[in-house]
Amino acid sequence: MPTSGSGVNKPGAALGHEKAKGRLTIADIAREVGVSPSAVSFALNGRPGVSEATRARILQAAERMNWHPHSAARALGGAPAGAVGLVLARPTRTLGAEPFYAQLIYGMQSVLSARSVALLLQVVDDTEAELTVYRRWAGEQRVDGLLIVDPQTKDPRIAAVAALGVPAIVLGGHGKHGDLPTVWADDREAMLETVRYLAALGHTRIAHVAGTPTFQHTQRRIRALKDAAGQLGLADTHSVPTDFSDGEGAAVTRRLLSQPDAPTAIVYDSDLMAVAGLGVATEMGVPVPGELSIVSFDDSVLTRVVHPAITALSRDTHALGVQVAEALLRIVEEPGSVADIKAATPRLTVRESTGKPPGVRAGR
Amino acid sequence: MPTSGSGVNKPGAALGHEKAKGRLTIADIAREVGVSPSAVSFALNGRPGVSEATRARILQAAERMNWHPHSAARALGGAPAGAVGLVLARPTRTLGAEPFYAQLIYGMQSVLSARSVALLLQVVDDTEAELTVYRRWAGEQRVDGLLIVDPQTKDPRIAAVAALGVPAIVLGGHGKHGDLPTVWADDREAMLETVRYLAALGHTRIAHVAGTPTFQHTQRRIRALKDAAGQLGLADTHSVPTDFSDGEGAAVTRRLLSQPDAPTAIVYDSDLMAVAGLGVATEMGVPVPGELSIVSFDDSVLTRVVHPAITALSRDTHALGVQVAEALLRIVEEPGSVADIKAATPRLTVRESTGKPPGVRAGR
DNA sequence: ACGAGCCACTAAAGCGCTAAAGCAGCTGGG
DNA sequence: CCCAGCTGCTTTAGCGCTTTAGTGGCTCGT
Repeated sequence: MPTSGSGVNKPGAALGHEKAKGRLTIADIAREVGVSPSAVSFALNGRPGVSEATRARILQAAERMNWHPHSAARALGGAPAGAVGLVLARPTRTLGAEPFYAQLIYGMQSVLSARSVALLLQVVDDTEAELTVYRRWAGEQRVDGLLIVDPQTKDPRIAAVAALGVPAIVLGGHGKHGDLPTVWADDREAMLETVRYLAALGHTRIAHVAGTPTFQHTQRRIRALKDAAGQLGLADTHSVPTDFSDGEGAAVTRRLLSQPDAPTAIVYDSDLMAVAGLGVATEMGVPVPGELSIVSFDDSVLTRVVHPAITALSRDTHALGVQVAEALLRIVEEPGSVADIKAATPRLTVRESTGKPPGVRAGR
Repeated sequence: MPTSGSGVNKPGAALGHEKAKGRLTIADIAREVGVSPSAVSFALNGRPGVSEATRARILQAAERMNWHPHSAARALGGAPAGAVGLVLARPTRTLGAEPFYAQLIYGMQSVLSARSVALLLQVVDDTEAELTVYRRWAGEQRVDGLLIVDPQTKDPRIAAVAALGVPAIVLGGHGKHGDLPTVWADDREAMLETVRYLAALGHTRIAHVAGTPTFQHTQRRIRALKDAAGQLGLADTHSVPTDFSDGEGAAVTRRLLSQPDAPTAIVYDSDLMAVAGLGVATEMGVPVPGELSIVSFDDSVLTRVVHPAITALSRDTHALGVQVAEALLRIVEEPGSVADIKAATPRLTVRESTGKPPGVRAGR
């Protein structure tokens, strides 16, 4: 639609090539329609005070002139900032390779962008820096809500964020985070299912290449493994902590497989580490699943793309993102309105990387 | 909450559980120090108009009271929004698995967060939606600059963004994008190097599993392959377009390897597809690099984590992010101050997935 | 027939900050 | 000794929007 010469433009020069100085404001719309700015504001915000006829004319004009509210002006009046914040503080570099956050963000977006809420993303080195970002964002009123990921045992962020008064959701915690509600998955049940499955196949020597042990979810998994081992009478299971990096995943695998009583099954806390582990096994000539079964505690393309495809605990991370974003928006609108939410428990997707341990025959 | 009959207003009720109303403002600091708000503003912004002594007292008070400027208020006055925007419009789902963007973002952050510039991230389905986001952000004055990724042949975004008047940098284009400067890598040279390397090993049937052919960088690679084939007299090379997904990467590989004259080397346009291709080859019993050499046109943990590790064109994506962010900030501060920037050319990192084609002996 | 009440709107104040203009008190050149 | 010209502030205005308080004109109930 070519810009018709009349009405629409600001009293600018010849061609609209220059909009430079004059931002389009509701005053312009008001002038165009012939009402006061406040009438325009009423109309645009769908509140009473203008006749339907006028409202329609105003909305039309705004549309035609391609007007958008100046977010800062709105926010200044006390309106929400229209953004939520996410800070990632993994000891990075590895971060790029883990599909988890990317998928999560993608899921969140499907909710956020539908409501025109922006996502502020910041990647930092450590928790200290993370807190600084929170404080700044809160002070600057840049965000209406925060998503806190990877809760730790004595997490300083919980109290700090609560003190800032910014609504927040914790992802992956369970119980006792001050007043912040959490969206969590039942890692425990997932781990139990996995161990039961491996035990049923005949495995007794099961290793667990865990993530960062300060993370709550990692701890839950470690504890669950121990409990399962107790229940099932598996004497030879243990968890080895790592920093979630492919490097440590590979190194630990190499070490485990070199031992005299090497495990016959390894559960990895992330898909990346599982793939790295598979690489090491292949390189060492250990057949998978012939002599070693591999399970990943996180699922993504990675596990499907390698050969053999890796048995994994899968959950719909995209859906998780949706859930988290919805909870976040809800708590922003009405603080205290959200209780802890239990997300779907990861379910074991059996692929080609798991089988009976060596020495166990079909007939038992 | 029952409305208590008496003193309904301000004088906070029982518990100070309510800090709600009173945001900390420069007026508070002014009162504390005993000067006017503008004196405080001057002091905090390091501009003349206050004595050093007063300035110090003000800064101290601000620090002590833990004050932060209200970003909206600043922005209203015409100050920059303090944020840059990035919209990702890949036909997603796959997106999560590609380390490229995650690494890029991480690199950008190291520049942005040092300057306290926020990153607005949005993931959308298609270019149309992407344009909508740009228009909204521009209208709302939410961002000071934009990064446009994956430029296409006749990219509608270039003109649209230029018209919006928002400073922007294009990543991965080269030449002719209106007035928007670009940061680009020499895909052509990289492809030439790769083909030369493969040809030197003795390969003549080289396939190229390309990305989305509407992307400029994909086209450059396709053209480079054709040129290289011409120069080196390789009759049997060709590029197969895909959507960058692991699924298509795998499917195309399967198809290629089933042909009578199967290629002896395949170059993949992304690491994820390369890994998928390796998986297919393994599954089909085609030894790598014995009968098939594999090269990835993008490097990341993925290529190193699998076995055999994949020969790849590596570049420092983190550094690229740094470069991009710096260019973006520069162009925000001084529009027109940035010319096209050539990033480092990806260099071939030879790993285990490439070797002589079958039938070629050491002595030739 | 007159004030109460409503409607559709306008006028004005204010959000927190910056920027321009104003204004005391001092200095120093003529 | 007077005033231009500082210095170090304060006052005022305004960014674009929402919101509260009006304000005319109208209808209506008694």
